[in-house]
Amino acid sequence: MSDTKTPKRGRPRQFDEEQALDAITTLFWQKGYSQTSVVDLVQASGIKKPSLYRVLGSKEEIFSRVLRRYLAARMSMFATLIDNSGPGVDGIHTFLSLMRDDVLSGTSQNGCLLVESSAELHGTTPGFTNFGSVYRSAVREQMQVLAGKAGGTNRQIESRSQLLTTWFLGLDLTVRGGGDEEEIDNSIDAMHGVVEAWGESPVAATA
Amino acid sequence: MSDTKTPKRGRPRQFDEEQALDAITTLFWQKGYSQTSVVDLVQASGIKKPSLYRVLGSKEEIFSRVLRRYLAARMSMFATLIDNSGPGVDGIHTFLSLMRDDVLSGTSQNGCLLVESSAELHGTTPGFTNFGSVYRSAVREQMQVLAGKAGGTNRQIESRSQLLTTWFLGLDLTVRGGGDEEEIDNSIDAMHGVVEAWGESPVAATA
DNA sequence: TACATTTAGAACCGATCGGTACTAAAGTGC
DNA sequence: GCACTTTAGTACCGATCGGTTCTAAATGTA
Repeated sequence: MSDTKTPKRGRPRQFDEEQALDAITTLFWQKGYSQTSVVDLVQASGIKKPSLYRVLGSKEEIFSRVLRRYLAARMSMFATLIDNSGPGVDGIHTFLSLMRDDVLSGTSQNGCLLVESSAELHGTTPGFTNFGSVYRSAVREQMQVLAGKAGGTNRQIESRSQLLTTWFLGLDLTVRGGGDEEEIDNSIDAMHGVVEAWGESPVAATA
Repeated sequence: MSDTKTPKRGRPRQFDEEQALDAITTLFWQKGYSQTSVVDLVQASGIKKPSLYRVLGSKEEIFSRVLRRYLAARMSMFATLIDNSGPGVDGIHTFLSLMRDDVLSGTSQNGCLLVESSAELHGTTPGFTNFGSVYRSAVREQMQVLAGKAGGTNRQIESRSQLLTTWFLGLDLTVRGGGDEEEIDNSIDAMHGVVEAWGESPVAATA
């Protein structure tokens, strides 16, 4: 957990740690935690079992690390999408379009790893229990920024970001569950419809 | 798969099949498919392993049966809720309230079994791959009835029911992922806010 | 060259996995 | 009573599970 850096003496490591974690992430992403065996990890990463345990820890520790890494990467991607989508209600529509491309692209084909893990493992393995709520909080934070683009009162922004959050989780579940392009487009179009109304009557309500 | 009924001769069965399936359902619901072992099923159902296999089939067959049973029960519950919620936009609000009670009640504490299974198993075990889309279709069908209460054009109803569907899946994922009462209330309140707008301007649009 | 250090890799561990044979028990029909 | 049928339950199967031990190889330092 601490000696993951290159040492000064001894036989040099023959694998790249981050690269191995990428391969392992992909595997967990496809098969889930329970259905992925340590032997699978060995084959995917190219690291033999004892080295895997020494450098990356147990299966549970590896998965925990993978989830944290994944969360950071996903949120960064999310933030970039929001940044690139421009201001105003139009910006929200643009975001939805950008997100559609991402969801339909190869990398997100398996849906969200955290959604899968949250659904699969909540309440079973101590230590994995909180990842779901951590992920939802992170998404909600981003959605607050997004919803803020449409203006409105704080209460409106709060309510809209919550709607976006729950909706987004449902979309991710749809993707994970094998939803086809039409189904995904319908979901996103439905949200486009809701967002349109956010542009109307930008009057500041007091109550 | 065919001889599940009481025979005329032989030693009488000492367990109730439906009752056993109920216990098994609860178990899969809590722990998911992969994390539930056949030994767990034996303990929960009280049926010894050979009888379990003879009467209910393999773990995979049992789970498949459990999912079908669960789907039917859940959709029936859903329909009842919609029936009991009355007409109009008010009916949709009422439905959301009824659903809130159900989601926060003990029986739904683990979220939706089909959501969990869909997230956990899609793409891994052949035979479980389609349950996700079957569930989403079933939910959408119900949501069309629900959205219909607000009137509007066919396109509006279609879009609104799709929104309700995706949102509902997200809510279910939130519940499964350990969302607390506040988080769930926020999600439902956000949808209340959207539904309010469905009551305004009941003008039939032509395009 | 000798040595300390770190890694690679084959072999191995007990436990548990899903699934079965086999035998005893408990009924019905004759 | 006896034959037949169906179930219950013990014991067992090979395979795989996550995790470790132990030795050889490869480096820097002295």
